[in-house]
Amino acid sequence: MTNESNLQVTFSKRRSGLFKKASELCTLCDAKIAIVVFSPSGKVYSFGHPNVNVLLDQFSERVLRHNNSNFDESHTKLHLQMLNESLTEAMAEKEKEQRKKEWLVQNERENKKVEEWWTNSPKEHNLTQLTSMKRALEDLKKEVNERASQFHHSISNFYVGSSSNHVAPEAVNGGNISINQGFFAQNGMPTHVQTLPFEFSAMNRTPTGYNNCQIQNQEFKQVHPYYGPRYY
Amino acid sequence: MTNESNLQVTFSKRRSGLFKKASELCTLCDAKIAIVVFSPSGKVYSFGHPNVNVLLDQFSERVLRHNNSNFDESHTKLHLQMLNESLTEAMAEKEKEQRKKEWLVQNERENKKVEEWWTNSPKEHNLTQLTSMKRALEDLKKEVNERASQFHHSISNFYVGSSSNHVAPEAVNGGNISINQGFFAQNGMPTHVQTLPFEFSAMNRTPTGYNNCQIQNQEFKQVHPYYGPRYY
DNA sequence: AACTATTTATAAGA
DNA sequence: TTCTTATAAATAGTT
Repeated sequence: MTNESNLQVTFSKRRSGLFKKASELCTLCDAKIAIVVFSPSGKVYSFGHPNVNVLLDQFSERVLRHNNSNFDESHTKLHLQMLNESLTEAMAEKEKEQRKKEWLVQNERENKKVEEWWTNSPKEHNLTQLTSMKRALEDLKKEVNERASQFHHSISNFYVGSSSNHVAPEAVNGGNISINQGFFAQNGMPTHVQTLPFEFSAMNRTPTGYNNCQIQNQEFKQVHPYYGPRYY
Repeated sequence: MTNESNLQVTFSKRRSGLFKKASELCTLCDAKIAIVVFSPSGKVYSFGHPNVNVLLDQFSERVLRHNNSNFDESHTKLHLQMLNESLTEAMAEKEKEQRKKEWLVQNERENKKVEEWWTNSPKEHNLTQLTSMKRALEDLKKEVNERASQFHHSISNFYVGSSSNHVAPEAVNGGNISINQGFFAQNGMPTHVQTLPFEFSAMNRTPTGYNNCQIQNQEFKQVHPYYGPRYY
């Protein structure tokens, strides 16, 4: 990956690709899929067929049931799944620690005293050392940043649109607060959504599962002919 | 698609493909992704990096906030509660980091060579240099602290919990799997620390985001060589 | 499960 | 951005 803006492009492309794959899986195998993607900058993109929130609700319910009932037949499966998620997380953690260790070991191999690195000028460090050091510090910084953005997002404006699908308007819910009632609450689509009707005619409807939101976080365009399947 | 069982195979293959794409997106672009897939037969498969449930919670939280914007009192309380929990967690995390560094410094003080701290072999060390290192680490720690109090301050208008709760040490997990039982366990790097590096090699690690559960609904296998990239 | 002919995705370039 | 293209990767069908 060359530079920073290329990464943005790649992110966009691959996100599209991911959603497309999901869409294909939906139509081809009659699966139901919900995807939530958080970009590094904190924007949220979602895909859902037939509907993000409904699916997440179902998923949550299963987890809830797991927590509240020992009789549920899916108990064991879900428990294992959750254990494995924990395990995955723990392994990631451990690997991070291992990298710290490797850094320390590396330092020794280079016959450099660890305790000298901050007193020396950068010139005096060899590249390996600097790289390792940078990585270690970036890990820490990243961790802090993640926390920061968590808080920030929690307290800042809700700017993210997401969810809904093209197939049919969602049923109109009452005004009740349901945990997974989506952004596009059906009376929603307020001012900023006004442009939507012009973007989506019957002709260029969004494929299965795509969110239609053009605003901020969820642009979607009908796949251009050149971007579609090519036959040689 | 030929017959019924082929569809099953295709579903499996494509689900793997989807998860792989997601994994790539995670590592390549530093995104956070949660995927939930319901098979036609009702089985549930999930992908999450760093963690399905956390991401879905964050998503739901945003939806909640948006839907209730300014009016619902109980929502606010709920949200505050969640904020509070996040804060507690973050503080614990930060605390852990500090302890890691303190432990490192302590080790240095005891004249152990850094690169062999896990074997507890005493070696020579230069005290002056250690002092410098300690200072450097303390600076880092200070930075972390500053940022932390920044966060704290930024949400202090809403924060209702006692500030003491964040200091609480991690609960000691009795079970087998402890999410944050890292390499740098706080209670003093006991026996198992030595074995960890050998248990988790980077070579046979599960790729980013995959659940490791081999059971029923969440099988994952390291991509087989034959299924990997092919070069003609 | 393994293989491979094709189709598809995509990184980089225009 | 949009479009193009060479190359890498995914996958449907076959063994």
